[in-house]
Amino acid sequence: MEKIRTRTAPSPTGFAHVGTAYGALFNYAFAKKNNGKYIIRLEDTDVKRNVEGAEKEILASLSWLGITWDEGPDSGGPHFPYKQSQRLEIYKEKVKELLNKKLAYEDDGAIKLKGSQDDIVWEDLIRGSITFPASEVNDFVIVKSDGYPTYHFAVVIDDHLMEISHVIRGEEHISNTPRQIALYKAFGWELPKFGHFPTLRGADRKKLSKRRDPVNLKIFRQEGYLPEALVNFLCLLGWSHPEGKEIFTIAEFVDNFSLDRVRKAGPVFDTQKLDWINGEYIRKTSDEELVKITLEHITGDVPEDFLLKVIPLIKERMAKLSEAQGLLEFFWQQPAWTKEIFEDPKSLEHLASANIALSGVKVWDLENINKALGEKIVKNEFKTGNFYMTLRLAMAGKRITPPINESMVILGQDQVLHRIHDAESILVSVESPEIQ
RNA sequence: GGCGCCUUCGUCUAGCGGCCUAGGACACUGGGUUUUCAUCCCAGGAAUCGCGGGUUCGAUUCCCGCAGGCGUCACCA
Repeated sequence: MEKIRTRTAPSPTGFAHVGTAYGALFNYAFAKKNNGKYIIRLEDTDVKRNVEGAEKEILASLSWLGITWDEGPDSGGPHFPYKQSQRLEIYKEKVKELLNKKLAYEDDGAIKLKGSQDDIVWEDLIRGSITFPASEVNDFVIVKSDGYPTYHFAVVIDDHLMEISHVIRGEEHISNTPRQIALYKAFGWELPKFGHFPTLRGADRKKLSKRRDPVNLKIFRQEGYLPEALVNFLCLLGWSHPEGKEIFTIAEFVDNFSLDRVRKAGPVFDTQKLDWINGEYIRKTSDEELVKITLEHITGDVPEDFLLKVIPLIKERMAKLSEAQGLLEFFWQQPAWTKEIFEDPKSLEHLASANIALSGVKVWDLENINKALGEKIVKNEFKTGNFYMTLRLAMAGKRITPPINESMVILGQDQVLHRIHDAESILVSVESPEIQ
């Protein structure tokens, strides 16, 4: 059986894009599933558009997602170099070949390939037979007047030389394919197999745009999406697990991958489901691991072992790691209350009896706190929910918090009593107007 | 405009001629558990399968038109 080799060929013209990751995922999975090799090649022949540092960022983002490559600009390989700007000599040599065969000619400083005489047809791996009339494949530039090859020319030469067996790319390349096939034919080279997966769409159903859509992989990291979750989500766009599973690892994706389960229609990149998936992954992550990755989303000097104590309290409350800060900051920062937040007219009573109950707790643990507070609630006939809301407000200054008794255990008796006292004095001062 | 690709609940999708009075997931709504929020557990609404013709005993599934959407028409990739 022929050797399977796939590739992703990003241009270092900016940040790492979800579309790049999406395509990388399919190529990676197809290669791995079929015992093949996955290659990354940099297409940097447009000198003006190259951006400093983009190469590094793209590679870093892909490996953050857990995608690995067998050959590439950083790791090297038998077909080195993997950067088109370093392969200029190769292209020059190949142009000569076409010039000699009289299949290409010079025109205004550039070199053009003569268009196709025949209709161009190929059997697309994902879409079936696709035909373009010969009239659509006119003469086109293969070497620019600055001496650099155009995209079409460099792609074909590199894919051939790097023995790429399956060219799997986005559907926006469908109309490029006839020209590239014409090039293969001009050289007399064997055609690779082509497969065109759908492009990701924005809410407007147009292809993802830098302006309107969240497409920078770095942003996802900053927002606190786990790479495993993002990958999982991406896998679900245009592809579905044969058993209908929604949550699975990249390894499982590879095991189950096949091109015939790839849909043709372009999916809308709607991150609502990503949030759910991310939550699922957060809940599956161990506390220790979660602490490590949450740390970079916490501002302030919060020790790791402290985070380890509170992380279980918010684990099932977070969809994104970036929410940790808001959920936890009351632990290391006394809330700035205003009287308005204590809406319950019984707030003061709640606080007074909580104060008494908690002052009397000898051994400060959850069991004793529960017991002390429970007795007070019964005795004073408080409504449990209301009572705890007042307490929650006193501790955290907000209505949405981790479980409050557990939180108080961690906060410590002194701090808890201190906050109750402060909250009380705010209420007292409010309820004692000047008339007094 | 030419050429090409695509078209199932709001979104992601299953479906490859009868099992579909179209299944699942997210989101949404209602309920239960619960000290808030979540988690978890039930229940529910939600697609006349873009439209019109065929083929067939029978079409979401096959064929042909049309419409709409998207892509592409660079010395960008």
